[in-house]
Amino acid sequence: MYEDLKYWYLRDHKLFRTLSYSQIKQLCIITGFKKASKGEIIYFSSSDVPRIFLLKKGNIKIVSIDDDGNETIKDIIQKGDLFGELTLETDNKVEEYAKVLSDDVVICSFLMSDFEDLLLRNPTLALSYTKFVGLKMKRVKNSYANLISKDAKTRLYQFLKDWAEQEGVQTGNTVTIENYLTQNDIAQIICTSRQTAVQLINEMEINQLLNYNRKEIIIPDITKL
Amino acid sequence: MYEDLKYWYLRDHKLFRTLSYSQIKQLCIITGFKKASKGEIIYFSSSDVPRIFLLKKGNIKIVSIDDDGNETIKDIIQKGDLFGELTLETDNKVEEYAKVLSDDVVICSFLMSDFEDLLLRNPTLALSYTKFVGLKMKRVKNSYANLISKDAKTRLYQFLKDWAEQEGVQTGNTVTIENYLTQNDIAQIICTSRQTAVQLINEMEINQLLNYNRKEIIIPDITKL
DNA sequence: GGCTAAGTGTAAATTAGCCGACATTTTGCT
DNA sequence: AGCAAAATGTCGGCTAATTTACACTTAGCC
Repeated sequence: MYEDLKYWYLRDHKLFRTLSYSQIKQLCIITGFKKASKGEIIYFSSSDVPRIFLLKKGNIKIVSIDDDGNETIKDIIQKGDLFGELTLETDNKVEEYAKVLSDDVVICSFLMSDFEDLLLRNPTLALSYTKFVGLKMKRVKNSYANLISKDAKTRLYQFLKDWAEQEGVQTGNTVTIENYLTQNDIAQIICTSRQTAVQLINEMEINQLLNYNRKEIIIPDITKL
Repeated sequence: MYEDLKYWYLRDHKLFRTLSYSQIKQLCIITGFKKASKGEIIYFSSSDVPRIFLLKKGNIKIVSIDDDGNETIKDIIQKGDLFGELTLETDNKVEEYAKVLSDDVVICSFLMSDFEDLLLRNPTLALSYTKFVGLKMKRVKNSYANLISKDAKTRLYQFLKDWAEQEGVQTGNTVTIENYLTQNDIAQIICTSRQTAVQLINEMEINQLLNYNRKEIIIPDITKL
């Protein structure tokens, strides 16, 4: 029964849908079934054996600290996303941690070595996985290209559009997004100062493009963004 | 004899070193053995069948043009690098082309579909390739992180350090780099205006950190960067 | 309920670096 | 050799956005 549960947890991810029950069982040394609640910090780099994680519920942000002590948001992980050492290479240079944004999260994980074994035995999965990593890379490239060539305003608009598309609930042209980010988070994601972000958000509210509060963000007409 | 040549061209790349002769022969529909000289522009996206390319000799830059008509340098490809649709996903949205920087280049290519078949039959290669793509992603992330959090000066220094490490010839603490980039190229790579880049380079020359000309860049003491 | 910390709002001073404009130098071509 | 085009060098004005600084509001906790 417990085994079955683990099976389904993985099966849920589109990457693993092609695998048979027995193939997934191979991976099912899903040792960690972790639950955590808002604000908690989860260390996963350099901690112990290299793992790949799957976020089953909630939202977390991946934060890294550079040499000067500056916090940078590396990634926002949403329900269903894989994270951790996706490149299958451990590097313990970078100090990263995850912070829980939503009320609670469920994370499961498996060992990188187990995953590698599985890839070796399932070329089709290996190919899918390569494409998956490739897609991630493409996304990263794209978002960075935005960061570099556009100004803060455009970046905010783009970010909101992306967020709305990924997680927003649309009724007509109105999109409602559950807001689990602070303005500071948003500022960091679009790489600007908090103050600039606030100014832009308020400006959007004045122009009736947005309805912002701590719980949710309502975009009255997504086509106007 | 001709077949053998192709074989060695691929064999040279560390990714393919584990493969046997017959395995590589599978890939050896290396249709394109392209030669080109300085300034030439090579289109490879959207052109015909999706391919993966291997630069055997010389240097090229990958340039993309965005909606506003702005040129952006996406990547600098050096001898031995793979490029093209490394993610194994064709997207014909982006308009990209390659421009030859060195006096002459030799490029060979193989079909993406052939490569996929090979990956499916060689799990070990598939795993290596996945790690290879992962490493690429890590590099991309790193360089972008630099672009965003540091100022133009730091970015230039970092770029020079990286370049020196990759291609420089070191004698003692002195590093000499063959300079196949224009100042405009450098400016674009570190994401600043040409004018700012020039100012910084000249400033470095005054401080004796650098010796710049169109043919080569000499860094008298790499540890001082 | 009241206190503290985190989050939000606003404004002014300061600055990095973009942009336009132009002069000079070098390269490649016929 | 001579010309055009590309590459390099230099200068201020301009502006977006960071920084500093402070007041207000909300959330969470004892």
